[in-house]
Amino acid sequence: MNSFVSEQVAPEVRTLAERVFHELQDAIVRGKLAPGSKITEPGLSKAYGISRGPLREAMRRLEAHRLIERVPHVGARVVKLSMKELLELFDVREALESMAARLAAEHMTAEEIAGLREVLSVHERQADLRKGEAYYQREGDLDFHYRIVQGSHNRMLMTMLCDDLYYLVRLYRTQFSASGTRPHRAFVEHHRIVDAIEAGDAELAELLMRRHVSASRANVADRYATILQQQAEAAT
Amino acid sequence: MNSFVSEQVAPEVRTLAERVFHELQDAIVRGKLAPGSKITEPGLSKAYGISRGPLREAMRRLEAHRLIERVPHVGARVVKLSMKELLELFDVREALESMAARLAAEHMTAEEIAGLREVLSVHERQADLRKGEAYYQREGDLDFHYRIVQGSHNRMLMTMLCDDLYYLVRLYRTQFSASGTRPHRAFVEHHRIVDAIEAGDAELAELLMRRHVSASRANVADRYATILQQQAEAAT
DNA sequence: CATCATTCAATTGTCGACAATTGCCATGAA
DNA sequence: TTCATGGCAATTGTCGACAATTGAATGATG
Repeated sequence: MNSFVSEQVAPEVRTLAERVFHELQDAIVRGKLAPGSKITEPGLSKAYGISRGPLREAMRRLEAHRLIERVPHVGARVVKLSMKELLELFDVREALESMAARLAAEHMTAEEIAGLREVLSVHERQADLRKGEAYYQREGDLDFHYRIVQGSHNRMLMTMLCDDLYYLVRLYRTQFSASGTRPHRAFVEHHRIVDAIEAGDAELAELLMRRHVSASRANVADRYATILQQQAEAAT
Repeated sequence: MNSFVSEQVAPEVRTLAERVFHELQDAIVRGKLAPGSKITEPGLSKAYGISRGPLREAMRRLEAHRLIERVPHVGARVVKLSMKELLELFDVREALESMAARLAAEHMTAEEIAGLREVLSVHERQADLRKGEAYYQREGDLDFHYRIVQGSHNRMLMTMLCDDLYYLVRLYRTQFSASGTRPHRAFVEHHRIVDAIEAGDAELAELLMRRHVSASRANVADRYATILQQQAEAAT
């Protein structure tokens, strides 16, 4: 009933190009299409039972969303995020989401705040059940961020974050099989952010969101560094 | 030789769809295609002498860049920025460009900083000649911002700002025939930002850029309020 | 054996035609 | 006059076929 995933499925599916765009988007984000694998137009048009016309338009949209990379006269590949690009993504998120939190503190309605609190309590119950392990590592976290962005009441921010960047975030989580492991910390941070928004403290909300994303970024960078080190040790 | 406009023209013009995309992008940004005017596929395909296939792909890209708005089975229109959307755009720019300034202070090379200073001195001479009137109201300003974004060395930021948002900024300037009139202030602000970048003071560069964009936003909002008031007076 | 030119199959780019949907306009009824 | 209804022209969506380009396999040559 909530979960922005189900909400997102709904939009315009009136045309073949739209439909196959959403299907491909989902397939890529879920890892059904391997990162870096080549995409051929005849192949996909057969697989989805449509002609190449609509398919090419869908691919153009995927390209605009940075989910595939195309080279003229050569072909298209599913995007493969490098760690460098992933950290770039975090920098962009830090900038945009902190702004979103600030605007949310200024513009969010009482109902929206109540919904946000509801999301948190659902997560809290899940966290209790699973001993704080499952939280933060999937849609639930994005759901929280998603609602704050919606609360900014800034359409441009909303499309940038929810329609573009969040799909990249999900793609990263499948590609790096990211079992993000800083559950409790993130949970507390989420609560503080909501408190600041509810208090209408724009500056604080912005600062906290900024720290939150930044800490998430540092966490990823650290885990990556650890992995690199382990690989180096294993090689010797 | 500099001016990011001329640099931008160069890219891939290997395919018809690419070419007509850039031509349409330019036509829209320069106001050759009236804001809000309807775009018909048969019309454009005849005007540019190509078939509807490549044209539709170009339009898909324009849609992704928010330069046109499409409705399935109905048609496409050149985007018409409302004041609300313009202010949204400024909020997004404030978030992204302040981040860019911060990263630029950390990553910009000596050559890049020298180039940035060169841009400023060129502007300074122009400002001297024209008594500080012509500065800030066109490409020169964007050129400055453009270089800082490049200096962030963050590809995602670069594409978001330079490939997407800056075209919207230019579109706004033609649509509102914006003869931005805060030349000297902006000029001083630019200098301070460069100083902070050169000093490697990331936090200061970020703060100054943030204020700079915010002031620009306030300036636009004020002028708009004035216009509204004048219209109200004229109506009575 | 390595290197380079040539050929060729496969994929992408482009086109024109057909089908489906929309918005408009005329017609008619309340 | 106003509103509903039906048909019509125009535009968009979709398709299959043809042309152009690419990358690789093949074979020739030093």
